[in-house]
Amino acid sequence: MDRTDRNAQFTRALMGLRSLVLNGAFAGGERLPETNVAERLGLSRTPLRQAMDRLVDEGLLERVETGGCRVARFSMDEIVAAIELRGVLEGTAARLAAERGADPDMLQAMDDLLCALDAAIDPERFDFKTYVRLNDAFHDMLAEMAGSQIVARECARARRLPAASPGAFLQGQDLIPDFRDSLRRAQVQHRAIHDAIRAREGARAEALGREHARLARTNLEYVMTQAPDLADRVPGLALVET
Amino acid sequence: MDRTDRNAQFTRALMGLRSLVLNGAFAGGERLPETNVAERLGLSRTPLRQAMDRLVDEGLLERVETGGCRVARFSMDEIVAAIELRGVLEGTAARLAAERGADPDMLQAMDDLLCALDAAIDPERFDFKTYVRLNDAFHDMLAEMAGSQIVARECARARRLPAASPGAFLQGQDLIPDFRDSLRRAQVQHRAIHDAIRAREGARAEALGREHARLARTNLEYVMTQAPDLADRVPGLALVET
DNA sequence: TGACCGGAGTCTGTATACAGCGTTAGAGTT
DNA sequence: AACTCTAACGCTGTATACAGACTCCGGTCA
Repeated sequence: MDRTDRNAQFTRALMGLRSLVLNGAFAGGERLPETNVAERLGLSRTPLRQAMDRLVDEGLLERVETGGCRVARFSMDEIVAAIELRGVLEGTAARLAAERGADPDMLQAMDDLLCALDAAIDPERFDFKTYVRLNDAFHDMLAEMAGSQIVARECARARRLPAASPGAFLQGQDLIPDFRDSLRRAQVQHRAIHDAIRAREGARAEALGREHARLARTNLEYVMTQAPDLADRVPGLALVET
Repeated sequence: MDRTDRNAQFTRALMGLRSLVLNGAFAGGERLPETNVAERLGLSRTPLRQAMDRLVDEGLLERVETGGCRVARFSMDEIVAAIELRGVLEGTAARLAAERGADPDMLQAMDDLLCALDAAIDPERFDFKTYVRLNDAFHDMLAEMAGSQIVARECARARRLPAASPGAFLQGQDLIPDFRDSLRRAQVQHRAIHDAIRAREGARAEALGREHARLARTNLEYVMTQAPDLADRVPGLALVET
């Protein structure tokens, strides 16, 4: 039996509330009355409170001195910092993998993934969901390649930071044409990271990991300056105070 | 009213359980029956479960597929990775502080702290608790100096990783004579980090932040190879599988 | 003798009850 | 009309009740 199945109510609360918050169902800074939200999600306060604790931990909600939670608000600087942090952590994972020497099977698996990604970004038969799934898988694998559960966990956490996920600017929408080029650049970096790890070039692997996250920052700046109308469609960007 | 005061039971559960686990009250891998532990701590299951969720998040406990939690076990490699991670994050905080330019008041406050630390490590009137408090304060301040709540939060989290805290090899015991020298080296690094931030030398600040965490690794290796009898006195080290 | 089955007991996940604090609306006063 | 005080309501933190799942032990059958 899956954990997801075991505590089904908690999972439902977590997914549901996160989705509500990220999609801007509540205004930034708005208080979240537990009874109210629990009823809205169709479950009791117990699993909801669990989910809220978790979202506080993820930084999406924040505790109020007087009790309860409210939706967090982020400055643009915080979003940039979150992206930077993801880059630092993924860069570290890449460096550690390179330094210690990655498992050959894993390197092969990553190579397979890269080939699949090559196919996925082919403009002819571009499939959006497939790309996001493969891209996530790549980042998962990169985090695991350091050979440390703790490193993997912290990388995963960084990806959950608001608007810091590699797919934040892709998720839940069709491909924005302006981002097509970014996909190709990302793929070049993916391959470079893979090569650096295989060649055990730690410093290069780390630098590439950091730079790779900067793509998200580029996309962020593009959206904010060039296409602010897209901001609503990027999960979490609704919480950014302008 | 303080949050600590408001949810007193939860705080008590968190502190109490963390302390129990870190001090090896349970064997690594041992299952934690909620009813049992709740009774032992003198509170109900509700705040205890909250605390357990949190400790799972911190990595001290792990979920069991069939339900409930057990005490996590760490390989030495994981402890090393946790320390490395703290170094990477604190290094990043230092770099960001240097790059963006730290608040002069904060730099001054850190300088004051450094002077206090100078006094604290004076062998004549060495006060153990004071040193640990000031050292923690320094790391807090460093994390905050990046000017990002997210960065500060992740640094704080890294310090809670098992045996990765700067004071892990000092806490809850008198000064181990062999570590006295390490305190002086730490202080030299503290000052160097401060200088690098003030001079806006980002790369140097980052490198120093990383190297500073390595002190913990040195201490770890010292304890494990030279003085394994001390291992019991270092919180969390009881959970390391040999 | 060993393996399989069943049932009692234990434990978890979830819902709900309860008490205390915060907040707000409304009446009364200036 | 504005301000104050109070009382009622709402909300949170905590405890507890409950139902289903798992565990473990003993018994039975091959």
